[in-house]
Amino acid sequence: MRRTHYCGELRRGHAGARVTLCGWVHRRRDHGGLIFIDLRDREGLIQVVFNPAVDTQTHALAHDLRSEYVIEVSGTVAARPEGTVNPNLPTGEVEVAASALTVLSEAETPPFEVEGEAEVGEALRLKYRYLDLRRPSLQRILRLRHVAAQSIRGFLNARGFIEVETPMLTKSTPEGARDYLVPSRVNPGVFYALPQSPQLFKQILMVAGIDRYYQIARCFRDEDLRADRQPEFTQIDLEMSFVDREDIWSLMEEMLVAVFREASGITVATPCPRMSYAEAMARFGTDKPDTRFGMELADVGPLVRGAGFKVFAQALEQGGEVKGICAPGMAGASRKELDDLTEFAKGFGAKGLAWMKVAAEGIDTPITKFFKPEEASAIVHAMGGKSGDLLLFVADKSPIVAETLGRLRLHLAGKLRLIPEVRYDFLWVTDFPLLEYDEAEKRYTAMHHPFTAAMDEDIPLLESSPLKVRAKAYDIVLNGTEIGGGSIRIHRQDLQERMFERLGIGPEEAKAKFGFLLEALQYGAPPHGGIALGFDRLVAILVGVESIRDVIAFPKTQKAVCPLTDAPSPVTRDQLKELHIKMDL
RNA sequence: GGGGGCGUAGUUCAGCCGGUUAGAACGCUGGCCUGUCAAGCCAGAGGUCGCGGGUUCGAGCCCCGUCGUCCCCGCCA
Repeated sequence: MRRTHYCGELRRGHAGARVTLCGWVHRRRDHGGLIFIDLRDREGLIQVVFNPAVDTQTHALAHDLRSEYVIEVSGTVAARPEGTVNPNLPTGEVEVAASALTVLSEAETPPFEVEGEAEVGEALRLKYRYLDLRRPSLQRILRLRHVAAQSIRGFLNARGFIEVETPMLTKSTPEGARDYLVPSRVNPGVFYALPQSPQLFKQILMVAGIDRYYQIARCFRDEDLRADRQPEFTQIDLEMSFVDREDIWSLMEEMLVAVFREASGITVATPCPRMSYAEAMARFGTDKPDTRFGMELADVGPLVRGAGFKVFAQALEQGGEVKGICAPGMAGASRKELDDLTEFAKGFGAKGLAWMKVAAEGIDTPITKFFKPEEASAIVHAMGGKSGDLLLFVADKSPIVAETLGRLRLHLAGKLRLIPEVRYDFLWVTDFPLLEYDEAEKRYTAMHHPFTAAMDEDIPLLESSPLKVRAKAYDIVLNGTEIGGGSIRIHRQDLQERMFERLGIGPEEAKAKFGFLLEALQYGAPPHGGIALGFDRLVAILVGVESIRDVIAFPKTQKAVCPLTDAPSPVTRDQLKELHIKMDL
């Protein structure tokens, strides 16, 4: 080993020690006589002084040092002279008086400053990711990610979980996201798929009697990207046998407590609150409520039913809802602001937005003539409106009301700065519907996935009123972000077949696509359930960044391209020929 | 597939109503400088204004197209 210490670890106590350091030239301050270098390695910065009085030749060599040169420096650690201590640096009380210098690697001037704090375009950062990753902020994130992963492993290991790797080359499945396909050279014309998740394998591991499985698993989905969605991402995936939902919930709560404490020193209060899907939709208009602030949706249907306002009355007559939210202190909103909010609302399918401004002297609203004064004040009262508040209403079919007001709630809370920054609100959302109806395809689809068990008491409704069937499915939500979801699975073959039938997957197709699972369920499957947590999202929240790209070492752009490697890229004719693949572009 | 933002020096940006030679800061190069740490001072280099077309006497600026990038909708069991 060339080095004796890391740059960042030197302290006053090292004074007098002869050390050899290796690292990158972070910054050079050349005074002609004296030359100062900030030398950087992964542990931090240390000031190195090149003084001709110490070694003339070494001082002369240091003249040619440039940013990001990789060097080896030997010298003596010395307490800094009076008045030259740098309190901004952990190593600021000492410096290294260099007596020998070797340039291990010269470096081109980097395309952006590794040292600089200035925001650099992401495309450039990703192309030169190795430079970007040198920056202390990203080094910190990668290490925190590592600590979080190790914390999770330690926690699950201690509770008897076995980490099992499942195949990356697996079978394409019809449900869910688009698969990444991999051709098979030895089997012309057929394809593997990269896993969207290890779902089926972990269930089969339960049939295999593993009892408790986990994996920090890479997953692949060929869908369009977002700030929180990459084509390959990492899940904390686990499954347990002989458990109920509560077992999973309490286990996950303990695990989150451990991870947040060990990775970031954050205390998570448990047990986490639980809320049914129905309640979440009613109160927050979304299945992943951000509970860090109020502004909940208020149902004013009963109060406006009798009033003369046609828009409201019609929505109710057609089985819809009239709900509103109260935007505190926004009574001063201008015509333009209200128009903008209306446009925002229309973006989610609402036909419009009704509003009331609450003032000390009364209520200001364009729909005033439709309400008697006492009706209007009953509405204000029901919504907790105070003088200076703005009430916003949407009347429509229930899903549109929920979506519009839910989005409006988040939009306004952001604008009004109502969301506390340093707060971690966990929430279990439970009792999801088992099925949704796909209008386009005219069939039912699984809301979670086709292997999710129904609530026992709802099973009889599977054929008669499928949309009323609740699932033993749950999501864990943190600050309005879904960070994980899971369910108790179907462990009986007859029920699994019934589910496929309900989903319009015929016996033939079920056998072709999932025959191995159905067969496994015939050989003694334990009741089981599990969960998968989005590890990237979790880390992003832990370090406080918006995009999961910032917590992935080598992420892809929105077009799913890797600017560093230029993947995906063309392949040779010979490669394609060997795979029996012809292009049709 | 759709909506929106951005694209000017190595980087981050400014660039007025379309008008002469496109600027700033940082970085870079050279020089001076023995206590700096965002070192300082002096000098200098550096531009296909993403690309293509159009309008115009004249385009970084206006129009059309296109590419890249970011945000969002759709999509993501």
